[in-house]
Amino acid sequence: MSERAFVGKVAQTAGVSVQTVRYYERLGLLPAPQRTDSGYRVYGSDSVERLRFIRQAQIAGFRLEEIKEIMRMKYAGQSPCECVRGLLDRKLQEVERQMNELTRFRRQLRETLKRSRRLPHLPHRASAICPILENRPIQKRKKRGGEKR
Amino acid sequence: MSERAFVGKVAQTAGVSVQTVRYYERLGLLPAPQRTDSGYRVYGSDSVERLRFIRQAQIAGFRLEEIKEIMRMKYAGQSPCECVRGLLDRKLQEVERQMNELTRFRRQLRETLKRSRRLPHLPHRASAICPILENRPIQKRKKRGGEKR
DNA sequence: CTTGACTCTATAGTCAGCTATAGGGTTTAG
DNA sequence: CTAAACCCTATAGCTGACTATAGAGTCAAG
Repeated sequence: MSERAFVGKVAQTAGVSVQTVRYYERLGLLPAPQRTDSGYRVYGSDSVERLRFIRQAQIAGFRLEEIKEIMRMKYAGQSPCECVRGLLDRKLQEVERQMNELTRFRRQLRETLKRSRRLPHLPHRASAICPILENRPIQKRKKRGGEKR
Repeated sequence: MSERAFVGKVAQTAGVSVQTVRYYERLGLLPAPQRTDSGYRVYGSDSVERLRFIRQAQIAGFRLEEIKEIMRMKYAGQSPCECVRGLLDRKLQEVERQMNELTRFRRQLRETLKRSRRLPHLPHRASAICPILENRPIQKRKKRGGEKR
């Protein structure tokens, strides 16, 4: 049906904004499409597929740069699946780690609340902001750099 | 020991940068400290505790605005624990949802790879970029707005 | 009394993934 | 033929959590 659609149509069909389509093109996620004489972008239906693919990959937690890499491999004739698998495994580990962290927090929170019901008006030390978030071993966060040291 | 430390010392002890400490102050996460005659910030050891608290809360997935709110409640004399619990529960649900999504992806990925080992050189249709990420029901992503539409 | 390490403010830049705006040109329905 | 609805580029702004830079003042040691 809709071969040779303009950007608005493609965007609407794929469920993204027009600016997003053009933005993806600038980033190299979509190939530069054909143009009419007046400069309008003309797309085939594969563009919609590509946009949907991008959205699926985003939902899976990939960043646009990673998605671009997956697509690049496709065009280099390689199967991107090995690449995807590696990225996916790392992503999953990250999210699992965050979930463990949160679950641990929640458990501590519930215990503290239970304790506070047994000993009302006692659990908040003057210095404590929130005993659930405090009283925990200190952990590192990414890299840090000082201004001059 | 180290009552009345300057910003560099406090930052180092808490494991953040000097700019970060001042940034938190601007955001209202840290109270404006005393100053020397020459304008140097002078901190007590509770500032280090606050900074550590902020980091703990960040690891748990809270944004600085939420952390500020938790602290605000503390100074309004209320227990922030109820607030924390609500935020924590929402956060946990988000992360759980993302994990389910990723786990589903991983399962599909493994099945596709297994299939591709049974039928080598067949699984990649010409149009497919990656069969693992494609062939999935379409899902929504946040809110979208067009330019004029 | 100078040197170097520290401090101050203010402003700009980074990353990611967009969204919004300005200032135009084109296409199409009535 | 005009007006709406679309398209174009270029640029700026947004959010969040910083980081970097410029230009200047302060403090302690040698």
